[in-house]
Amino acid sequence: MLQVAIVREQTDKIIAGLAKRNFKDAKALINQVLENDQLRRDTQKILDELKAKSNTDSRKIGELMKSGKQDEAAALRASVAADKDKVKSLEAELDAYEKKQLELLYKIPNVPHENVPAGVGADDNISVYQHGTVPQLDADALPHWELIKKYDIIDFDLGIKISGAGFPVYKGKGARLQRALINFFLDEAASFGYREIQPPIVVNEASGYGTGQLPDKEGQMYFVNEDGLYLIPTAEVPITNLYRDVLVAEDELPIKNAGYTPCFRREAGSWGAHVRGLNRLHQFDKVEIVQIRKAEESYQALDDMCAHVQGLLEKLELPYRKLLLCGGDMGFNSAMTYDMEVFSAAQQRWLEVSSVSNFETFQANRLKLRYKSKEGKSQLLHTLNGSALALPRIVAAILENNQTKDGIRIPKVLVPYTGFDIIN
RNA sequence: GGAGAGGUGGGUGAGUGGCUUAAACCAGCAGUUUGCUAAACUGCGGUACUGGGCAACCGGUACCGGGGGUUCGAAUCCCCCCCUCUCCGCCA
Repeated sequence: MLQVAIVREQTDKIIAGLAKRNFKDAKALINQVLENDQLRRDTQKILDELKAKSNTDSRKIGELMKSGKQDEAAALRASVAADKDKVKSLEAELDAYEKKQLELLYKIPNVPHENVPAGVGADDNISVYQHGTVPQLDADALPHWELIKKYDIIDFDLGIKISGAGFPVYKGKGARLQRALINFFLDEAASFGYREIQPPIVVNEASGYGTGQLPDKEGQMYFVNEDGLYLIPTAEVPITNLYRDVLVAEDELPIKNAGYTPCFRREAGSWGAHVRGLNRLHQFDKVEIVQIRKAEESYQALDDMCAHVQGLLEKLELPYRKLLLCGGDMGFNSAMTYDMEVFSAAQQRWLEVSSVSNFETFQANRLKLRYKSKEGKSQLLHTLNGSALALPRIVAAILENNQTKDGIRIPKVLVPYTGFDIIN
């Protein structure tokens, strides 16, 4: 959520920035915010003055009664009682303006960083780096949804039986490979200085608002109606919300947390050839890295997080490319996002396996996540997160890219974790 | 799920309608003293919104778990909710 004071002070810059997202309502919405803000402040001024008067009058009543001037006290009491009606209606007015302000601000996405290119969709993203060579597979190479059947390691039909489409059952070496990847990713995160967190995988409404899944994206999350809890779509939600309403001391920074969780997504979108197999699921596993940083360090942190993720992909011997997302393809909350895509050789497609974002103060403003500087001023922090990594498409690429006549070769770095070097 | 007790500032904790502008202590910051450290002494206090001012700064309002209510006036009284603790029940 943008800060209203910044909307007020940097109106043109914000409108220009939002234009890069192809966000068409920007100017109208911003103008509504400004108009409402002016009304809100005018109302508050009048209300505060009236309350100040009531407060002094009330104190005076106490003094008059103490000194026995009952008549004067009674007269003043009547006058304050009259003011009270005005206070009530002004309070209702102010409340309405405040609600309206939130409602408007919730509709406005984050302002892209100046280096983010304008654009409307995936075609406008910029490939900033590419690594590795695309393997040349035999003509009879199989896509991963065939390989998993051939080697009996992941079972979609069993998942359908016990849960539904999009809930795969991992079996034998397939399950072991999942556990190996999770442990590998967590160990790597630890070596990059992240503290490991095991958070709850259901969260309350306040947490959903804190990281921006609510109010607009509730359709994306599974909801436990009985208890008012949401299944997390990503560990970002609980791990970032650890710091909701927190004023951190400067010497606690930077904060680096990482955690493995299953992730749940309802994904109302279409199902077809491009989402076959492991490409899109309702439940999947992911290790998430989250950093909380001072403003002046957050873009260095973003680069560090990308380097971490790229290192993982290189160790897994997967060809990948790094995209700087254009304004129109970035998430609502993000000021700058890099996507990492691995090449899945049998599908002949790039698959997004990680998204690394700097949200600047957009989440922190909702979270009320600040730090107190040595000068004693409290300032909003920057939040960042990235997948490091999401498993299913990594598994898809490993299966497809590493298939041989003898079976599927496990990347060397994973062998200590799997305990086997081939799936056959 | 049932019964009882609680929720006050960074921490401990006092506070049964106006004397609270939330005591006191601890921690913190600044200063004095000091060869250094420690101690002692003095002073300062949080957050959000907001008014005036280029600014330093000077004001206002709100905030004692959350929301409502009573009252001229609420940390204090009433109602609803959330959470914590103790005991019971259930249970990996």
